[in-house]
Amino acid sequence: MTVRVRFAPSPTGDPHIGNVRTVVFNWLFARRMGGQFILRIEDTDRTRYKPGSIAVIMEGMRWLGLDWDEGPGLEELKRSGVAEAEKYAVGGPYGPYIQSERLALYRQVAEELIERGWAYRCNCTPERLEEVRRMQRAQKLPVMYDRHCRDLPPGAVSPDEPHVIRLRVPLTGQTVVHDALRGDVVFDNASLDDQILLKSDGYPTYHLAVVVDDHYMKITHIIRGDDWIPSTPKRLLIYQAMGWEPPIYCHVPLVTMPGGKKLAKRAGATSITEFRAQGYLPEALFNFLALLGWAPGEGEDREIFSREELIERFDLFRVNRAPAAFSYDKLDWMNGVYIRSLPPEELLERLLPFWQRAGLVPAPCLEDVRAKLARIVPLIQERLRHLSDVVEWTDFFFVEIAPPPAEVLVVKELGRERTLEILRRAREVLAPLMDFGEEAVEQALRGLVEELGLKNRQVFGLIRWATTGKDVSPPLFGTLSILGKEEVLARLEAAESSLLSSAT
RNA sequence: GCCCCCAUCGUCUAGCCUGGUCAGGACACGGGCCUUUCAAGCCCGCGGCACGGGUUCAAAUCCCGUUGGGGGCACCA
Repeated sequence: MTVRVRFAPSPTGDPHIGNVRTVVFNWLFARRMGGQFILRIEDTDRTRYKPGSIAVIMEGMRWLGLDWDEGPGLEELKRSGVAEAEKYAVGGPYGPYIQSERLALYRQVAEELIERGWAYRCNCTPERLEEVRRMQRAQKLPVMYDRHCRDLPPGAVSPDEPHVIRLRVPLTGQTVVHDALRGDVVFDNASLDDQILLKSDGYPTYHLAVVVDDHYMKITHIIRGDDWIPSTPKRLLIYQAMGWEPPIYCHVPLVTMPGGKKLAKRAGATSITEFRAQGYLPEALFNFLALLGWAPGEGEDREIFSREELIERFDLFRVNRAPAAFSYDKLDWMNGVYIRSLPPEELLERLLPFWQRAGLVPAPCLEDVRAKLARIVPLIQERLRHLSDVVEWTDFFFVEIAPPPAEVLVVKELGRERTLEILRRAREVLAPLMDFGEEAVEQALRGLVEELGLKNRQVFGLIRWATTGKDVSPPLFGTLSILGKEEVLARLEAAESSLLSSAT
């Protein structure tokens, strides 16, 4: 039997990172088992539909390296108004893969359920339902449909009037969810609601559409967040009613915010798009997500794994049953590890969009600028935790800096006069250099330190402030060499003037 | 309110199924080395089996309860 799993997002926005972690598990399981990973769009809620989000979801998955074997084809994507549909169209033998393209199928199954006695029409108004719920809450009773229309004589609700179709849940007995991770979870049917299957607008609800699609798309394993456990028995009843074989369920734990609270739009990135914009590498995020709630197990204390190594090792049934808190600290560390492991020329390519977006480097990047960037990259590579950090590490290479104020320039234990002397001597020592390479600059400045009988920190710290406008910078000699003699001398002189003018 | 899930350092986890190795690793944190700043790297340290009962010669590991955390109860997914 070929494993077939799916990711079925609703196009209501950018999927948050907890969902993405579940997608990673699905994808890894499919790849490990040599099966298929299917993308299906669940757009049955017309009120929450956000145009454009289908493309956002697909772009995010592509970026993370989560390729799908079957998914929406060109025509259906175009009908849904997806820009650049050609880029994302995949298609497959069980389409269409967008639910709004499959409405006839759901209606047909809903009608069949009525014929089989497993569903009924209901014309209760939303107002009446709200009133029922209000009463139930007031009496501290379970909140569910009071089954007003369940036992009406056949034909009491005409197929032609506005109505919904509800599942006729057995009043007695139990429904057991066999979960691959948690074992059997038993539900009393009496506690199950007569779920709406088909809405009055003719669209199916999630509960019906998902069962119908999973069945016809021959999905074998449902891997999803454990917030779905309580709704699973209702689906099982539909499978039972239709005489279909249910898939294997595997409910994986949710991902929470660092505080243990539900993932919400708070501090830090929560969606793929945001992680990408903040300078995380897809391979680092993928590695991190795979290890959030799962670990290779005994005898393995590595944490950095390539995509292939993760596929080789992934074991769905070892996934932790407890929820996992997302740790930006650990992700940042891992991102740094990946950044450091990149060949410098590769890192340059990935950094380019960040430099360009900050306006430090022109978009059509000329060769001489590229050469400069190639010299800068090795200096900052091991200092970056996010690609976006490159902006504050290197902006002074590309833009004029304001001469630092006297408060930061003056070397405290030496005083203003000595500080001025150091700046002047530094220029005198650097000016005659024909070769302004890193070694030459280093030799000259170390000589200066010795000549003045000062500490490295005192001289180099001052020059750093004067030439970069910061107290933290890339290594000084390489930095000065890249800035170039002319610029360095100019900035040293500007610092001197700043000091002189501020004194009086 | 009703239903469901979960429980090892602050966080992610190994160990649990097949009871018996000082409960192992990583991130973070503290200290040190290196050092022109910041990083990176190396070394050291801090820190955990939620609690209470059983079962057993022996319990993180098996059973029950308590507490705590999370989730679900829509013409949303």
